[in-house]
Amino acid sequence: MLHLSEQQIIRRKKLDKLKLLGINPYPSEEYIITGSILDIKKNFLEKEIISIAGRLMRFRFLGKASFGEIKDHTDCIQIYFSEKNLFSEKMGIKDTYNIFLKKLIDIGDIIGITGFLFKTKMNEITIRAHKLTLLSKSIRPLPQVKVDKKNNKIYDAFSNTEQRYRMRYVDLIVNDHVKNIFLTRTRIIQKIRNYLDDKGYLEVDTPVLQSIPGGAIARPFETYHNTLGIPLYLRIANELYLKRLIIGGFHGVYEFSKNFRNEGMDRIHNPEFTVLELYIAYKDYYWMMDFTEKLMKCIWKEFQKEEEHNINFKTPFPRIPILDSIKKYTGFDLEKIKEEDLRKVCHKLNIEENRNMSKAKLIEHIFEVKCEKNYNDPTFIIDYPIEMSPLTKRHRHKKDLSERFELIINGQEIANAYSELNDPIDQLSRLREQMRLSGNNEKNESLSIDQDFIRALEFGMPPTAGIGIGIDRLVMLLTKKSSIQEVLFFPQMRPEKNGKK
RNA sequence: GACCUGGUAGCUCAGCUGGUAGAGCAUUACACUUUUAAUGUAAGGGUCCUGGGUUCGAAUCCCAGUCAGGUCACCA
Repeated sequence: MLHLSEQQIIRRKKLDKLKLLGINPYPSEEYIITGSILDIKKNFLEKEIISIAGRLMRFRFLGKASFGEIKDHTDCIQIYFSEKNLFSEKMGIKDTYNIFLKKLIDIGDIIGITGFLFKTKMNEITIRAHKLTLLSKSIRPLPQVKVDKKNNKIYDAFSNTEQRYRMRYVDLIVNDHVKNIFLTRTRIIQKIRNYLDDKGYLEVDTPVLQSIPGGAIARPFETYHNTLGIPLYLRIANELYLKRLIIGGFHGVYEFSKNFRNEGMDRIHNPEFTVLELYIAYKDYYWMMDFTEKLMKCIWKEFQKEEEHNINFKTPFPRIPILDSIKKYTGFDLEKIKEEDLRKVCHKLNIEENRNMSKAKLIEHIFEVKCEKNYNDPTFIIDYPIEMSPLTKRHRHKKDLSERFELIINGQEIANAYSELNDPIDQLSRLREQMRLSGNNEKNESLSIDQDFIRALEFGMPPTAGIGIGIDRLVMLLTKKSSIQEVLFFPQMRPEKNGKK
């Protein structure tokens, strides 16, 4: 049943031999280090005695001496072992080198090294090891990635996407560039958080389990609460809860919200994804555009120093009404168009349409297919048709439009924002209209319309501007990755079949 | 959901029109005291994704399934 490869069997045997020699392959004691490898390399001091711990990544034997490379969370350093100088707790000089190190330690093992620093003939900072401690035995062989340091060329990279995603831990051990993506991801989020905190906005937590999944239109994941005896849904958005907090008197709230949508998966959709939602009282969508510009510029400066992108972050970002954009790229003026004529336009543009798609939906579809890809530099697309924005205020001057913008960068939607609708009566009728469009009958109203949210609005919500920024997409943009899976530690995968590997 | 491409040793990959399964790294053994994609010699290692079919004979051809990637569709 348990099929082991030759290499796995050999490593398990080594485990037994270690135990026979009185060496615990998984010791409990704290292992004291004197610093991280990166610090040690930065502050190199000839002959300084240091102690480090990490994973053995490579090994080169040369008879009575040999070289290994150890990697910790910061960097990799070369270790020089020689027969004459190496000892371990359970073994003397010679045996430590010839038996412990040579026969029982493998690439992938986590070890501790004590020794002093020097530079080799090749001028590489190296630890001359005196003491070797096994901290954790690895019984599965690590993929051997070879790096030619002269030109930084990688050979035999661990590159199978499926294996990389399924065994992300291996991916992280072996592929430094992968680790860097996630370090960048965290730094981007920290940067945004600091930026918002500095402005005095409050980070909050709102429910992930909701009895009415509101704030967006999407198929939710369904679950069930045993004690309450009711269905619950994983949130598809947190918007309605953040607005309740604005009603409650906070002037600015935000949340890095993990949202869940039970829909298709592809290179830009994962069932769970992260959106930064931010709501600020007494502002409108014009203010939010200015704010977004500054925030994005600040992040861009921090994370794109190399200027490798061909994206120009010159402010102010252009602000283009969606209908103007469509006019520019298709030649059709849709401002006062009737639904029938709009369908004809779709045919002329070779765009699929069906009866289930509303007028607003068709307009949006045309934009996505014909226009979106043309905006490489950051651009605000503004003033969307009112029907497709049920939570947005009607435009103060343009009757059938709403005060909404999307930020497009590199042909992709990065953010979606609007002047929040705060008229409770209008809100209820818009949600009903939305419900009708999506084919639900009125009997289901109590199941699909969040009446408590309407009640909250009835108490009065200040005029508010809100924005959602797709964090995964933003990280993709800043790390130049074309799939969302590359910026998520553990992207959703189909389960592996009966114990393959 | 549709179509295209792929799944062979721990990893990266060859394997032609069907004829005993290959390489490099890794592993094991030996040699080697400043190497760095270390080197040299030798050895071991395979459910060729799964299940059917065609055939004297299938990693290879056909069908179905499965997993991944890509393109499209769906998705505020």
